[in-house]
Amino acid sequence: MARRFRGESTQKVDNKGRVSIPASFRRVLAAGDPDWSDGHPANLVIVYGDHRRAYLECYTIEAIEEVDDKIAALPRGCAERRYLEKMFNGMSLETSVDTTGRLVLPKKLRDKIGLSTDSEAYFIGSGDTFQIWKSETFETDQTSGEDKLFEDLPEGSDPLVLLDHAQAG
Amino acid sequence: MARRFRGESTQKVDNKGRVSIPASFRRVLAAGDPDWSDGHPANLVIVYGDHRRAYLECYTIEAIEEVDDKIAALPRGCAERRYLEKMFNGMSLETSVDTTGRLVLPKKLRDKIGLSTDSEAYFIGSGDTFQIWKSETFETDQTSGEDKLFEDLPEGSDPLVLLDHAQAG
DNA sequence: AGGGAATTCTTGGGAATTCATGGGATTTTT
DNA sequence: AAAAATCCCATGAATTCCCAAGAATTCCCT
Repeated sequence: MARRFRGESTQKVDNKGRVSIPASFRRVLAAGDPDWSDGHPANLVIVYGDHRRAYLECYTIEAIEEVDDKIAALPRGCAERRYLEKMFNGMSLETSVDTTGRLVLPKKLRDKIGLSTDSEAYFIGSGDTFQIWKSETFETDQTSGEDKLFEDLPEGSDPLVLLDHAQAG
Repeated sequence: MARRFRGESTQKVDNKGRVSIPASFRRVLAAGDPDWSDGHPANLVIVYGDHRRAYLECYTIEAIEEVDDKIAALPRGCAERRYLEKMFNGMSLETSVDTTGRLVLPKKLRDKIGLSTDSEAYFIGSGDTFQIWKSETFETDQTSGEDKLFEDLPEGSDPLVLLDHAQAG
């Protein structure tokens, strides 16, 4: 049924670093994990990247494998490949949903995006990945991120016009 | 489950040259060792290379065999083969994980990458191999290595854009 | 359409296990 | 013998597992 992450929500982070994954996201994770079988936890990969990234990006196994395959297709040792390997292999973490539907965020990751214990995590779906932000950070970034690119569109424009501007790859 | 090395961490090197291998890496090593059986230590190969390499590269048995086979397929005696044999056969070391999950780095290897006793070793996963750096060296390289190439990307760019810029080969 | 019952979600806490690290004693190397 | 490497045991810290309960949602029957 659910094949794409859709929607947003906020969840509490407890003092062990656990966060409930929105239920609808859990189904997408399960559907995107080739090894998943009913009743068992789904696997996923969290890419946290370098200091320039203020959120965690969560990939289904299928999605990350697509990225891995593309990286593996680059010439071994070239600069792009090394950089991408560092980003997507090194600065990432494979983990799984626990039996109650939560994700455990290690302290290192929480610190990286400024998620303190007992704060709020903001989840937003984005196709075959979803992002986890610290609530406040997301609100601030709203005014400075990619949205800025489109503020200049005529008042009332539909974002769909962009579909034909950008080139498919 | 885990078939690729993913993530990074720092571990202490004690005064005997022992370093804990991150637990998740141990499982990948075990999975990639055809001779491995439960409860026993996994084997691996550490490639340290010549002076131009500031880190140790660790291969699963399966991964190094793939490299070995490719080398063996080259014409006997050609320059490439001789060089690769020197790098991957000569300047390498087969060893195994000890019973407490540690790797014992011989003094020669520690010296080579500047890992003094009681310093910190930095581990980073990279697909079917992982690297061991001296912490400080890695940090320094961060600002001068391949990362520098990408600092000029527009603010907020996703490294993924590189996937389509670079040419597959 | 209404209302109660049943399920699913989110959140919490303690127990059990695994992990990282240290040290002593014995063996091997040079 | 000195230095280095190996083996064995020990322990605090961190992580995972297991059980629990209130809140929210969905289901179902009238």
